[in-house]
Amino acid sequence: MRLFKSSEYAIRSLVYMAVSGIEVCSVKTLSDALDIPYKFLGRLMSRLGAAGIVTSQQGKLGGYSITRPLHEVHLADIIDVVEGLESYDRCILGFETCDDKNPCPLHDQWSGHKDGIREMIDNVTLADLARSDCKRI
Amino acid sequence: MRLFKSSEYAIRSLVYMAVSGIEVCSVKTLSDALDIPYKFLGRLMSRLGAAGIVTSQQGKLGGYSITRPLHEVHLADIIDVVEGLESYDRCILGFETCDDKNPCPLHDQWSGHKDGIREMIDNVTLADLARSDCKRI
DNA sequence: CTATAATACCACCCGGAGGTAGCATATGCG
DNA sequence: CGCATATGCTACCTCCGGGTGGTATTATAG
Repeated sequence: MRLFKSSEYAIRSLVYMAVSGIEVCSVKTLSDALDIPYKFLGRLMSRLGAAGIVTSQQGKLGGYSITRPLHEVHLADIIDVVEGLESYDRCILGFETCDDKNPCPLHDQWSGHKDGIREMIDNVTLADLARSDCKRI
Repeated sequence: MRLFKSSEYAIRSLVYMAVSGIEVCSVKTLSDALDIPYKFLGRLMSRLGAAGIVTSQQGKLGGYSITRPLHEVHLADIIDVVEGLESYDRCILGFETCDDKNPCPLHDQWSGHKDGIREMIDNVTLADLARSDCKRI
């Protein structure tokens, strides 16, 4: 019932970039502002870059920028890159095949929650998170 | 968004004991029926015994029995013993303090799902799972 | 007594998540 | 140019969940 720490880091970093208004944001800036290990975040941002979520710019004054408009970056996009989406479609008891026709004992109780969460990460975008009035990231 | 494999094993084992009607069930029987590693399951059942979920009986014809009536054994009881309940109350972005008054950017979207899941594991009992018409465990 | 079962150790292996260190490479700017 | 700052990459480390193997003890039914 939890995100990988890497997914937390990725989401928080992107929200920070969205909210702060910094166009080109260095890993150092993110690391200091959000208290995330510098080297670890460097690798993570690099992966987000390879996936096209962010664009990198090397050299002095370099850093990362969010590639697409904020309302086009869904939580599921980020989570997919960082940890994959397998666990969000998985049977809670681990059965390979588990659906309405051939359910596990917990299927009826669980599928509603699973679908709700899946819908959440599919629909919520960085724009939504940036709009939220909360100031902690 | 997933149980530890140990929790899956524990729930499936207890559901099997409840459904099969076997009063005293050996680890060997469970291991064979549910395809769970024998040694691993032995350690797990021992922990469930120490926590009072099941009662053990040594010697030939020995094994484990579910201590309390089925409708008094909640999923949360089992999960608590096996993996702990920390992750079920945790902020999804990892903040120590995150509530309605001091939310993280995802709090509003997440808390509903979190509460729903917590309510599920608090309310669903072995009796509910045993009653489900599904035959796969 | 013997076979079976739980109980209690132990040592070990594997893979993945999280994290650290060093070095190479790119680039803006004095 | 030359330096500082930045990304990019490889290797390595620790911790933990999951899993295997062994050995010995205790309890009990037949």
